[in-house]
Amino acid sequence: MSRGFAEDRPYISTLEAAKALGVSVSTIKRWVDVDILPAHRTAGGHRKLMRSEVLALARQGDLPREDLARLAVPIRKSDIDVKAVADALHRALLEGDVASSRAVVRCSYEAGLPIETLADEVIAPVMAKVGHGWETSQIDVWHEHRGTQVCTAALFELQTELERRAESERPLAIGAAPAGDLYILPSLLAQLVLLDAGWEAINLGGNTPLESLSKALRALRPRLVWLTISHLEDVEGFVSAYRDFHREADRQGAAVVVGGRALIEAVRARLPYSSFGDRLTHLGTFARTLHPRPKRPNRGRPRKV
Amino acid sequence: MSRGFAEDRPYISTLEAAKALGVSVSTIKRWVDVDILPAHRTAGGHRKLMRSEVLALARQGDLPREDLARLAVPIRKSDIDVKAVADALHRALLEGDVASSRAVVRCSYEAGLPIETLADEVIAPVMAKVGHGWETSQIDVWHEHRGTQVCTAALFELQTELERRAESERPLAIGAAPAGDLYILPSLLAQLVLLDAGWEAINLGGNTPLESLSKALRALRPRLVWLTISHLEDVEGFVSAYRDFHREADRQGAAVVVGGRALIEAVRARLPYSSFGDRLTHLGTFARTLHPRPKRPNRGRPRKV
DNA sequence: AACAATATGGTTGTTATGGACGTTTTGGTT
DNA sequence: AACCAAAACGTCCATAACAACCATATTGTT
Repeated sequence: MSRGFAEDRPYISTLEAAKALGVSVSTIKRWVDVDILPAHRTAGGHRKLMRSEVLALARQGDLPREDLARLAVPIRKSDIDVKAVADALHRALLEGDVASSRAVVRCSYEAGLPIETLADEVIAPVMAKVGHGWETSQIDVWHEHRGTQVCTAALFELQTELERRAESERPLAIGAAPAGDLYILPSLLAQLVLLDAGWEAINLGGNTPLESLSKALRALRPRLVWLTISHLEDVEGFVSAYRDFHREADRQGAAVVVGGRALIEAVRARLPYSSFGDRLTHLGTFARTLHPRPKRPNRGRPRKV
Repeated sequence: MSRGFAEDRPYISTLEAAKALGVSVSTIKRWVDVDILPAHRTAGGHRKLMRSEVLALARQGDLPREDLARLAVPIRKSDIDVKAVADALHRALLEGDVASSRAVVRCSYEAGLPIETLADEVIAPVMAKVGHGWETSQIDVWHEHRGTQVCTAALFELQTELERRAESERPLAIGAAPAGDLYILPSLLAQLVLLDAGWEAINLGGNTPLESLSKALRALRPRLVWLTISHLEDVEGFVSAYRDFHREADRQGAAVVVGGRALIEAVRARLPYSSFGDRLTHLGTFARTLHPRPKRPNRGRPRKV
């Protein structure tokens, strides 16, 4: 049974958007007219706003954000307690509760939690805890595997939602985890962050040789490449392959962003890159710098040019 | 673009158009009546809109497009051409066309293609072709990685759909791919088949040690365990670990189904199991034997979803 | 602190939209 | 060929979205 999920009605009216963002209908209409909010028109002239676009605006701007819960399934209150979300997800993942895990991820996103925060403050620590519990054998490997599966499913659901908003003119980013690195969540999260920042993001997944990534670079000519490194088997091999890869990226004019918990200082010092971030928040801000979204609502008199 | 798959049905109904354009059926009817949308009429007066016309208008004008993917591929059970589906998917995967790939998978399922068939006749051969193209270097590894990602996303979308229909009293099945096997699609497909057959199915994913699977067995007490084996590094180690695992499953009264392309005759001869299948159709029929679903009286026109 | 510039939010009359209704067509099954 | 339920039809109408306008709130500059 689907309870009023976004899938049922991707489009909302100006009134709904107004209520969700805590501004008047007139304002919403004006924002649409000056391209702050993208919208389609019906043949009769009614504006149709995409729900996810409104949420995206709310997430990045400092808007009143009156009642985002109206747009989505409310958690409890409109204030999101990151710690509580993490706890809820941890519990759901350990119990293998697919429905709850999905709901936690989806609801916190829809309630306005930025994907970067979701990744850095919720998913990363929770998965670390699950992994740690396995190492200290309080729980078993299969718990961790089940948790990863459930988490992956939840994130792919988000991916679907984010890709629905595809605009026409998006810059391209591609990324992966290098050969020998089998963790799939970090690169998937990076993809989600970039999609949310208005990019077209192609994730090649784990265990991708850097030589292959270079070829993809030549074929697709992206403006940004990300590399999430959670596990390094052969540091020397990686560093040498990376140098070739970075030269290629440089030649193509693509920015390179690297990150991941296996990228310790000793290794990082030997690599050239455009930006490093041990947290996806960095990737998000970097991506938004490179490709700022069109406009943001102003208040009062605009600055002089 | 999915040619040879959508072109057989050039006409759509008002409801389909309404869903695709994100407006109500009443509105579509009115638009046709005032010549905003061109349409033909059946003898009985039903409007038939040409798919391409609606698409063209939606793109050229500013009409909302709720889900153009829906327009891409509505088909009927009777005329699903498995070959055409496979071709469409192959093309979409090679091009990295996320939307089309998703649409092909979702629509063939919705049109009534059994998941087993989708797995055996569409996804397996297509992914084999993509993999083969890589080995013969007509395409590169990154093509194959991108294809796998896109395919995974499409399948997780199906998973969501299947779990939404979950009944309450379902027997439990768990499964995985063994240690060293990093292919994730086969086990995911097996999970989907079991979900479709009315089971609660937990997929532990690739690279799961059999010892861990045994522990999961003891903790969850499923009625069925599946094991998809696409790659075997250490045959001897696997066989010996498997024997322990099978003994445990036997003790718990769980049926064991094994399959996968790495399970060649020489290896299989040394393993005890409840059922073997190199195709997921076998898993499906076996699961339905173990847990027959109440047969629905099929009267009148079936729902088209 | 006063001013200018502009964003906001409420009005107006007008009209597109979408749900409800009972009826008819349709297409698959027996 | 008869049957049947899903789906489309036409009609009606309350709701809500539109454009245009104006008073007020908010903000940067003088």
